Amino acid sequence: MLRFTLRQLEYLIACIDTGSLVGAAAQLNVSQPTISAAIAKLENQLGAQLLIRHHAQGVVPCASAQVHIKTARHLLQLAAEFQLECDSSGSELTGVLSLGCFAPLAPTYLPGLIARLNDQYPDVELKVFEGTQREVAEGLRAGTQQLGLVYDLDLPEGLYKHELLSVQPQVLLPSSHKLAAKKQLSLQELAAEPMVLLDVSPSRTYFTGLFQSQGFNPVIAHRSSSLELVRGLVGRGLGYSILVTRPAGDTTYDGQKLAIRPLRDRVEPSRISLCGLESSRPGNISEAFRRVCADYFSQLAS
Amino acid sequence: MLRFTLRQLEYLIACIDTGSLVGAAAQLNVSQPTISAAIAKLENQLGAQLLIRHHAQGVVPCASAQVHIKTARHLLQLAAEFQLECDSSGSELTGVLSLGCFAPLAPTYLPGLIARLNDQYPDVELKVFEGTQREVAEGLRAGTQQLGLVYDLDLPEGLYKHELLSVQPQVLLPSSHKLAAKKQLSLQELAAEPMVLLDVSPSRTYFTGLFQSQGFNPVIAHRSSSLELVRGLVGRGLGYSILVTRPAGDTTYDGQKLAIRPLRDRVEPSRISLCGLESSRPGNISEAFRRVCADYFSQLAS
DNA sequence: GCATCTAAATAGGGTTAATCTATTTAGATG
DNA sequence: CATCTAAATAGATTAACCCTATTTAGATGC
Repeated sequence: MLRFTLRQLEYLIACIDTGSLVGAAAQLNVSQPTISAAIAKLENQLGAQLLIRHHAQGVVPCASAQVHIKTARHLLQLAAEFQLECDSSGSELTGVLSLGCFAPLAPTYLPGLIARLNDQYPDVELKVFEGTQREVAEGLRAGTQQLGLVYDLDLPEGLYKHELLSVQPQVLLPSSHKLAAKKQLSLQELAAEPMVLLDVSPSRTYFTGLFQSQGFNPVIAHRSSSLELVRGLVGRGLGYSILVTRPAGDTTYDGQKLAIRPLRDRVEPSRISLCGLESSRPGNISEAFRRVCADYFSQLAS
Repeated sequence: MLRFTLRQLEYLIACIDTGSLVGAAAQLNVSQPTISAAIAKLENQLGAQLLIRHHAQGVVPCASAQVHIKTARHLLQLAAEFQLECDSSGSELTGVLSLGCFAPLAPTYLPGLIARLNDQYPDVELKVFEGTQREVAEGLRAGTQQLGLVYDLDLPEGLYKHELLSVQPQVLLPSSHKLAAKKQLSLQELAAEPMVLLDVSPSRTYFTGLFQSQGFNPVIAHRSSSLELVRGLVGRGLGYSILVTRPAGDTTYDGQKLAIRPLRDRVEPSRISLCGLESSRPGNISEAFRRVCADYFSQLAS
């Protein structure tokens, strides 16, 4: 149990610096008896004399207290720094932002976002954690991350969301596929074909849900949790796929050409959102990052 | 103006360490609403959210507060150290003792005192300041020193004194002096002889006062503020002197033999005292040093 | 799905502590 | 010796702190 307060130390140091209780009182905008009582109490609580009172000529620190006074100064300085740190994190845009990101979104969007952030807010350090939607949501709840960049799908309660981009799913075909000749493709045309499913939550249920909402059931020929593997399998003619993430370039890692076609059906788009805890008021850094995201994605959409 | 208290930080850290307000309350022996209110107030005062509340599963620190929490821990640790420092300086005998010493007393008495102190209280560091009686007294008032080793002569008001040793003045003669043959000497015999005066305050007035109290006036042939120079001048036959400090050995720095004789007259002895400020309650270290002094000087007297 | 459990928030009241103004004490100074 | 300066004290007011009792709300088990 601590037997002193920072306020008391402030008073003490002011007394020593000004050389009198009156001076300290003036400096700190309190009355002289306030100082007198506070110092007396501090001396009692610590069980040591701190000041020598010279009636008409102020006070001086007593020899045995010199070492305590030194530590008290350190303590007050650290306290001031703590205060400053809290203040500046409220006003200036300096500090660390921890961002959780649904892993498949990261390679496509984060490089551009980070570049923008560094440009506009060079003093903000971004710490990125990549994981599943579930992991991101848990990170938010655990306080590990302040914001999450996710699809607005299967998110738990208690999160606020800022929609950033609405993406229509697209069909991937090997360029040699018979349907590749068409400009648009319908779910009906695809339903009987072998499909390569991106098998990660929540994408899995989203893609299969597209068919089910139209009364079809896709034929899953292959599953993979890796976007690049899915593209590779499609490139090698093992089936078509439906994806929302579209990397620049239509070539797979092993050099095959892909044909990418829009869906004819009007389906529910995937929504990329920035989310955070409802119970956690976003700070200035979070707000800054939200603006950067909004700018960046609105530019992507146009 | 600091907008937080150490108590609040204690509560905060306890919440984080125990993971719940209830746990913190139990740990710190206060009620749960006390913690709740204190944290809420702290968050308001600092303008930042610190904890994420999960209704039935306690709290976690929020990401943006991680850095603040780190500093808060430092602050609390330093505060605990400060407290410990104050506590131990009250009980254990560890620390620094600043001693003012009337310079002529130093070479005779301090070596033995310091050796004893080191022996009995090895963790007490002694800082010695040598100066005039006046300087020592001012050092006490200024808080530079805690104790003073002085003659109880011409001391200002406001000091308490512990008498350590009562010393009779002694007559110094060149060994070849005509009076050196006598076992004792009276002031009357000396009054007409040339005198070498140790000319430092308060010794000066003490020595001349010895004669004046008997109705004589000494013939001052030489003056010096240095004890060794006085002894040297006497050794070379330039006069007698009266001193209270008697170094071991009756040879001057330049090799002359001195004769040292007691005074026949009953005069006021010089009293060596340990003094301190009346307004300043002596600490444990001061008390320890006083005991060491009492032991040492009582041994000298016997 | 409903009851139970856990933990945080809120309400209301009582006690302590901090601060104020006014006055007194006491050493320093001319 | 009167005056000045600064600390200490007295007494009253206010704010802060902490308590018990209760409510809210999410999590968990049957």
